[in-house]
This record gives sequence, structure tokens and C-alpha cells, in this order.
Amino acid sequence: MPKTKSRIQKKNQAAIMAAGLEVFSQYGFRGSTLDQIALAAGLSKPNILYYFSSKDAIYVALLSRLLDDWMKPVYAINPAGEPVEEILRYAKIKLEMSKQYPAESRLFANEIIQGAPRILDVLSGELHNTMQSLAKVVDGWVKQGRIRPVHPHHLFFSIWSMTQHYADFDKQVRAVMGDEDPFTGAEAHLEDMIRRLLTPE
Amino acid sequence: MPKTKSRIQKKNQAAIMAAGLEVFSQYGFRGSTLDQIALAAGLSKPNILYYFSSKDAIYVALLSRLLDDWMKPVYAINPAGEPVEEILRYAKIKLEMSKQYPAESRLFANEIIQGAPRILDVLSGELHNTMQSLAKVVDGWVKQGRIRPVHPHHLFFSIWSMTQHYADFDKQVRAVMGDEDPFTGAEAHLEDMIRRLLTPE
DNA sequence: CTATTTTTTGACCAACTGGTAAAATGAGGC
DNA sequence: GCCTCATTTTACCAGTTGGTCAAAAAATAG
Repeated sequence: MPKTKSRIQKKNQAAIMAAGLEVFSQYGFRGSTLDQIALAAGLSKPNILYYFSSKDAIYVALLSRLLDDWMKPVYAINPAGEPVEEILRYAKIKLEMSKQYPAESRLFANEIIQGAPRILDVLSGELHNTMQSLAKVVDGWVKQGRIRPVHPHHLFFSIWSMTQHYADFDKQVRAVMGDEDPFTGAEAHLEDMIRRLLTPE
Repeated sequence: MPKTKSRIQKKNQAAIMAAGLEVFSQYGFRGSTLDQIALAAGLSKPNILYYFSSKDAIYVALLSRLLDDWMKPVYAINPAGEPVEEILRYAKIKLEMSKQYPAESRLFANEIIQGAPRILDVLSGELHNTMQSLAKVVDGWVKQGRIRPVHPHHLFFSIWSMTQHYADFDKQVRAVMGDEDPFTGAEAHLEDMIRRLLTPE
């Protein structure tokens, strides 16, 4: 039972994950094939199945890593911090993630659109509970008059949607904007919207 | 060359479109099969291909109808109207469409995430031009001091993302919110955000 | 009713799908 | 060198895929 992965194991598993991310994020689970992943990873199909037991296993591994990465900045929101700045920092991190890791965002979008068959339990469990706690924090800030009255859930939905939009709808965004870089104006607009919404008079 | 479709033609073509929308919006083009569509439409697979020349043809017909439906409210924005109310009216229509026709929204999302292979020309053409004109209208409103300074493109991206989010990410939204109906609070939150962003002091 | 056209079906096909088995190859320790 | 184990490849399989075709069945026209 070797717990230490050899150099070649690490390399190939990483290559398969990267290839899987690329393919799954574009075509969704059902629309992706092991051949596509094998080609993108530079390995043969049976070799892929030597490292991952099935197509499903690759997909689940990717989703699992993604959920971890996405929850971290949520947990990092500090109830004792300055409300507007805490929320704004989170939103900016989310926007930066859309810029740096658009494929991850698309992978998630595909999974949710398809009915979230593999992560609905995580959403209804861990995410639901986390957002309930966070809602209480936000409500507390509202009661203290430190931010304007907002519906916490819808606040976060709007942050998620506005930031992920630049990754998920990249093609449309760039078609509309032409040469202009989307992310330049996006951050200023996002900050403007959130500050206006939250900052008390 | 009969231009008048028989009753049975209309009925079956409508059934296929409805079935195709249901299936394509959930699994994307590559992830959907003619068998699924045939089953959902209550017709045999060869019968489907009697009304549409290929799987692709059904998909394209759906996208075409969708683009029409989505552009109408954009064209309805009145440059001579009251700016905040015009934009707000558009946003509310978009939200209502997400509520009434979530499958259409998901079909579009799937197509864009997959790289918009079939509608990139429409996005870079008609949509691009329309949004350029609209940007001038919004910039005019800004110069007149009737709304706060905003980047027009990002303004519409945020409206699109916030409204379509409730259709595309329905599963996640409901998992987070539990029993509470998403659309009740959504409209108030959307209106609050847009009014705050746009209304001059 | 009969003739013609439209609609539907069953049988079929070549290409592709996820996955398997076993043999072949490679690397590292001795 | 040789042995062992990890890795890779070749050949293969059963099920599914989009699509075709000719014949059967329904509808419609006269």
C-alpha cells in the first residue's frame, strides 16, 4: 500500500486532471469522451484508465478539488472585519478566480446546469449550512447599521453570478466588447455596484 | 413547395422543439441524443428525422428562436424614456424570462460555455452592433447627468448574469435557499442594486 | 371507393462509446 | 547482468450513436 506517489504517477495524474478539466468544462460530463481526454493528456485511453478507475472518477476528482478551492474564500470572510471591505475582498477574489481559472468555473456551471447530479448533496449540505451562517453574519451587520439592508442570499448570488459570468460567458463578453479587455473595467464596475449597494448613507 | 404546414406538421414540429429544448438545455449539444429527444417528444427516432434533417437542425432552430426572443426586449429600450426606469424595466423582463423560461436560458448558457460554435457570428455581428448603439445611449444618459457614470457593457453584463443566474443555477440557488422561493426576493434585490447604481444623488 | 400523398415504422449500418485483458515494455534495486 | 514491479500498448468487446432506406400505414383528394 504505497502512500507515496512516484514522480511519474504525480505527473500523469496531473496531466489527466488538466486534460479532464479542459474537456469536461467545455462539453459537460456526457458530452466528453475518454478519447478526447486521452488526446489532451497525451496518453492512451487504457493508460488513462490505469490511473483513474473510470471517466466518472476523473470528473468527481475535479469537482471535489473545485469545491474545496471555492469554499476557502467564503470561510475567510471575517465577521469581525469591516463589512463592506470583507464582502468586497471576497468579490474581488472571486473575480480574480474567474480570470485565472475560467475552466474551473465552466466545469461548475456545466455541472449545475445539468442538475448537479453529483454535488447536490454538497450544495444542500455543506454549502447550505455555510450560507446560513454567513447570512446571520450579514444580517448582524445590517442590524448594526454597518451596511444597508440586503437579502444575504441574493447578495451572494449576485456576486457569484457577476464574477463567474466573465468566465462562463467569456465568448459572449468578448464578442460584445471587441478588443477591450473585459477584466479591466469589470473590477471597477463590480466594486462600484457593491459599494453603492452596501455603504450606508 | 407547400408553404402551409398541416396541423400534424405543426404539432409534431412543436413537440420536437419542446423535447429538444428540454434535452439540449440539460445536457448540451454533444451530451444529448436523438433517442432522448424522440422519447421526450413521443415519436420514433426516424420520425424525428422526417421533420428535421438532423440533430443539428433541431438545435439550430431552437437557438435561432431564442436569439429572437432575447433581442426583442433589448430593442424595446427607449432612448427617449426615463433612463433608470428603462433599464429597470429591461432587467425585470429578463428576470421574468428566467422564471418563465429557464430551459431557454440554460440552452443559451450551454452553447456559450461550449464556445458558442454556432452563434459566435451572431454575437460578434448583430449583438455586438446592438450593444454598441445601446452603449452610446447609456453614455448619453451619463453625460446628461441622468444616471451615475457606469460602463455600459458591464452594466448589461451584470443584468444578464444576475437574472440568468436564477435559471442557469436554479439547482444551487434552491439548495442554498431551502424552502424560500428565490424569485420573491430576487426582484427586490435586483431593483435595489440597479437603482442604487444608477440613480444620481 | 380509389388514387395519391403524407406520415410512421422496423430493420439496418458504420462510427464511436467506456471499459477490459493480456501481453509487451520500461525502470530501479540487487 | 537479472528480478520485480510499475507502466504502456495492442487488440478487443458489447452497447450506443446519428442517420438511412424501403416498406407499411394513415390521411387526404377526387
